[in-house]
Amino acid sequence: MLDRLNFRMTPQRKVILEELRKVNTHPSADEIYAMVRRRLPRISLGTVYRNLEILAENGQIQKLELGSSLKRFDGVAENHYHIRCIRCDRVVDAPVDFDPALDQKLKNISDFDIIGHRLEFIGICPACRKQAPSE
Amino acid sequence: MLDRLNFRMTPQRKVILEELRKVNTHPSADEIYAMVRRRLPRISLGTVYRNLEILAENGQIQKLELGSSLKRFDGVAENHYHIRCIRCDRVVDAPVDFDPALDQKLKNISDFDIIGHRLEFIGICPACRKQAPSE
DNA sequence: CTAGCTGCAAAATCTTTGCAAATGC
DNA sequence: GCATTTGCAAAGATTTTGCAGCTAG
Repeated sequence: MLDRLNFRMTPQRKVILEELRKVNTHPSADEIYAMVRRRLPRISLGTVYRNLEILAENGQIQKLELGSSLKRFDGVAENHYHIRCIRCDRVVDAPVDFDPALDQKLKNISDFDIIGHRLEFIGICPACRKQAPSE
Repeated sequence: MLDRLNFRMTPQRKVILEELRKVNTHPSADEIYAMVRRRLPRISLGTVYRNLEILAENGQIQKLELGSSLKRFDGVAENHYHIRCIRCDRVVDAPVDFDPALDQKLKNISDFDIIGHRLEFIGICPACRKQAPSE
């Protein structure tokens, strides 16, 4: 994932980045829109979406829900992990054991009651690797 | 999260569950709709959504994209983990170190090229716990 | 019986996109 | 100067919901 070549720092993009770095609440696009609008009343939601996409692509911010926007379902109810192909978005089960001990790590240092965790590996599947090995 | 009291096993629900357990492709709601429709041509998309929701609530299947349906953004680009409150959907950073060694576990046993991973803890935040300590 | 479920269709929610004008670099 | 970006508005995609009739238990 290479950086954009001509990455222009517009006021809109700058404010979005600044506002996002001010908080630790992991806001949604719409919440970011509201925050930014206090400083740039004429900005549009579309611009916010476009910039979040670009900033994430550039590694300056993170998108928390990865993959496509649609939910996926798994017929196996037991706890297990997944691997998602970053190219085709296919999801397969990860061949590693579920580790319940992970939750313990947080039990005493977080003020949340920890119920469980979800782990997703990100990678490139054999089919996609074959299509474009490098790049 | 308690189980439904009167959980009725309708043909639709049964077929959805069967079809989902047949595959290991982690289909989206729409793909499940297509699969189920081969056996129940008159089923509606709405029924599929409703049943997936209920089955997941009952622990018979898993929803992979947890939390709300909207994407969330993080101003911190470095790798780190999150905790999500299952009640209010708030997301905070998890006070544990990122563990790059996790990826290694898969390096030789998976046919994917592993690029990274994403870990999200699920819990109940202090504010929500206060509101409804038990239940 | 009757609470729970269904199909249908409309609505709601979230995100992307086409376009002409504006603007960083 | 010109490729990129913007605001606006419309379209797309996904999910939820109201309702009247149906049905499993």
